[in-house]
Amino acid sequence: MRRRRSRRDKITLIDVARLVGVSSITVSRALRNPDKVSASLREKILKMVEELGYVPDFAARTLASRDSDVIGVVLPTLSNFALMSVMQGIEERIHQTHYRVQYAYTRFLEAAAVSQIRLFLAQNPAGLIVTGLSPSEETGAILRSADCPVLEVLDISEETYSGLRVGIDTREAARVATRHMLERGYRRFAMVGGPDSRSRLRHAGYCDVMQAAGLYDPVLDIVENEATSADLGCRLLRRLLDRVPDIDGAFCHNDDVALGMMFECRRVGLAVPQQFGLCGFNDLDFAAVSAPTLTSVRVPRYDLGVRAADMIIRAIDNPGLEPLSVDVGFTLVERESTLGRSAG
Amino acid sequence: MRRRRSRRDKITLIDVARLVGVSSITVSRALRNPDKVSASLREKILKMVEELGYVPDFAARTLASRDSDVIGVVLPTLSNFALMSVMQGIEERIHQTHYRVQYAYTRFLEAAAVSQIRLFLAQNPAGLIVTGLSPSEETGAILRSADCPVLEVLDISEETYSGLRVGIDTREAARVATRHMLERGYRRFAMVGGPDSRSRLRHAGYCDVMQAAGLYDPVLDIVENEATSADLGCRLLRRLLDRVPDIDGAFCHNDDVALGMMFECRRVGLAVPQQFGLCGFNDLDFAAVSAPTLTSVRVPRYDLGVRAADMIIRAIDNPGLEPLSVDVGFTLVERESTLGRSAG
DNA sequence: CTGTTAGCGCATTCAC
DNA sequence: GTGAATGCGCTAACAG
Repeated sequence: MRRRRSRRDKITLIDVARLVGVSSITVSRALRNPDKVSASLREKILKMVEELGYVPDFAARTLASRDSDVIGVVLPTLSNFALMSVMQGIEERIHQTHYRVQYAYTRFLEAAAVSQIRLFLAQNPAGLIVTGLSPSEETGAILRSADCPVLEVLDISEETYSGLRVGIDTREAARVATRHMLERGYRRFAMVGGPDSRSRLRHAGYCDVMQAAGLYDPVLDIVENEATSADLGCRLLRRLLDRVPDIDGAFCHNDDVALGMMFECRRVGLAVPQQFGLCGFNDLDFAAVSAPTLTSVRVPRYDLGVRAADMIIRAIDNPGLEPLSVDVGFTLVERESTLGRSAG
Repeated sequence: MRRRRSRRDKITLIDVARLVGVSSITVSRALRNPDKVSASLREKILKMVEELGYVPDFAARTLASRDSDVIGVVLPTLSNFALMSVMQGIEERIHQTHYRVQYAYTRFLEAAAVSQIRLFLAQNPAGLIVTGLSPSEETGAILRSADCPVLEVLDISEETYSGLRVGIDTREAARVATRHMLERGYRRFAMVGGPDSRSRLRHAGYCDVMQAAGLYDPVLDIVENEATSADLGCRLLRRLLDRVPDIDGAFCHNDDVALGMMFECRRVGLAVPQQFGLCGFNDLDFAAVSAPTLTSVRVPRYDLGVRAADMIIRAIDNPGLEPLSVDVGFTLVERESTLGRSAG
């Protein structure tokens, strides 16, 4: 049941060429390599292009050049606030170039990731940006075998495929946050994470510090299989209070979970930060203005996206580039929610 | 500075064809129109495709068939939670088909919207989904002239180009929310909106009701030019209290703004809902669990996305389809934040 | 600096 | 039900 295009008089290179009185390849060059065409011709051509409203056919271009000008971005999901800012940064930077961004979603499924990456690679992308991949034999091998530069974004504390990477040391960020809570006097605080690879790293960082302090207790180490949400934070707090009566705080893998906990604390009459310390992750916009304000780990997500785009473009232009791992750093933003048990 | 592909032995239809002992067109058919190939051949071909890991070349396919299997989605921005859910719904539905989704962002710029739409149309998309467009001569004309079905998503209270539409009556939603606040006894509540077209409609709905009640006051009718955020809500509340000392509530065009106001109310010692009524929009996940819980207008965003995808696919398959406008409806979810001046 | 020739990988059209 | 010829619109490689 395929529709028939009315094939309205599509304007092609040849139309432009004919009207200017040159060959089509010259028009092509005027558009793609302007410096290879004399100024006068170039001017005439561009004017005609403008006049006719000529728009290049990407498919034809890709087919002919074996080069698609597409930078593929593989994401685990659409509904992730942290990733959205990164994507915005990527878009912003790539928007200034002749490259185009194209997305694929894996829904956190390893198998989907593999097939999406394969699909991208089969279309000869100019470059590939991947996020949220767990290190695995299969993805690693595919990525290493890619014909185009591949950049991994977000975490740099684990090796996935040993190429270009930009992000933060997630595990260390978790260590810093955990240490902070210890310093503020909390002893029995939970760590709430998810099933994804970055959460795994946050758990690892939490364990590192808690075990060293002799305070690790598996009952506090929570892996949730659902997407982060304030609602989840609510439910979790109730569950935790039930199972661990002497709990005195939580380190959440996303601020929205912490937000939910904060609200639930209020409802059950638990004072934050005096009775319950709360630390989030991502420094979402409400963290700075909540009451109390929320301690969180800030990652320069937008800049990270711009940086990522920068790196992939550079790699595309310089095929011989060395593997490179860029750490954009994080900041623990200390706010009221972890002021400590003796807070005013 | 273009890289040279190592042109690794890309597997083509011809490779598959040769190995099976048929012509390439038969392989093509086995893949695209399975019923036009005998069962036995089809089976052999598909097995070989699998074995070789053949992946079709979209560019070649598009060029040859003048049909790209791409459904273009034009969005104002990446960082909009409401749109995100809609996109998820779209992805979910289209994922089950042979179509692919491709995005373009306009950054709320009319000019960008026009050029993005032009760009899409020049690539022969199978269909186009647009959101957040203001009704304008130019976009309307382009959309009407498109060779493919075009679907407008989100609001159906205004005409933009008179084709397929699915969404809610935003203006009516604003009316319902405004009436609700009046019924609960609030008289001097602000309406906070943005510069986009849906916000404009919310303002209009608010005006409709407030003017009819003889309570409209322009000082309460606020158009903000920055993206919604909790932080904005905070600042706005302070500004409002300053300028309108007798203010008794706010209807915000997004829940995050209401959230910020809620926090700021707490800080300045204003009781919600007794002294200040608060109504949001979009029913984001925290609205149901905040303290107090937040009254909001719920729009079935995910389903809306699925529905949108459904509609565009149907329109693609049935070229002669009539213009159609589907109202998915909204719900005012009444919660604690508008319980009224005499609450609890 | 410009043109000619050829072909990217696939699907349409018409044969058989 | 299957195949042969042809061309989609553009650009690479070479020529001039």
